[in-house]
Amino acid sequence: LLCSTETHPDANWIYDKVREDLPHISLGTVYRTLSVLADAGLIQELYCFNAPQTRYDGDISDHYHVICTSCGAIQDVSLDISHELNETVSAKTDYRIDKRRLDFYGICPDCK
Amino acid sequence: LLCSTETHPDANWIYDKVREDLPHISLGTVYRTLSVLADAGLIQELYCFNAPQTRYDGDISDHYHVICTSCGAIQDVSLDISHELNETVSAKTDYRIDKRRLDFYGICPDCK
DNA sequence: ATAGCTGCAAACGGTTTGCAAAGTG
DNA sequence: CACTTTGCAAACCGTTTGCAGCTAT
Repeated sequence: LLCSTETHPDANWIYDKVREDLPHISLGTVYRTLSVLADAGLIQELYCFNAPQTRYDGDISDHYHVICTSCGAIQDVSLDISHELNETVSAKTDYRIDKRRLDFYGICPDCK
Repeated sequence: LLCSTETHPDANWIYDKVREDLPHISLGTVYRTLSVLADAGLIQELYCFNAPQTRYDGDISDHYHVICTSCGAIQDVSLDISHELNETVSAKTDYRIDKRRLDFYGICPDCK
């Protein structure tokens, strides 16, 4: 379901959709399953500034997000940013860098 | 207090520190004050992957963060990343971009 | 006097969890 | 028959809020 949607939905949206096929599934099971998938690296959890809910992304390829601070829409952007940036940061801070995250916040075309 | 610390603390840490001077202040007031400061653009709220609490940063200059996924430490990194990136994203997505956020996740020297 | 702040405690809401029942092989 | 998964509802916990009293002007 997650891989076939581009809206980066939250747990409740997923719960509603899944119930169309599995009417008796519980929200707890949805959270447990999402957590298993995320631990396995098959999906991504996205936390955003402007909303308390976790959003989920079935696309685990290297890409970034543009988030509308008005309606909460999240859209993918692919940008060519050197992986060397991680090494630069690692050299500057002495941290071992495992991943990075780059988000852009603004107003989407519809909300403009 | 926030401007004089580099640890990017959460609300409870701030609450404890402030109570050393103002023993009767409530946690609600701390949250309300942080919210006012953030709305005024004088401090920054930081949400992280690995912990549920909001962290706060008194440094509002353009800089990025390295976050230890083991102990939760947050450290500043300054990197020279072109502001034009925002325009590139804006052109690609048709969003109006107001701000961006870049975080690096990894393991800090102490936890290594 | 009047407007805004504050402490307090209760409410809120997204997420997690304990447990008994159901499923699996 | 042991092991895992599930639904359900309650618990959790960081944060917000309603309200009565306090503060400041």
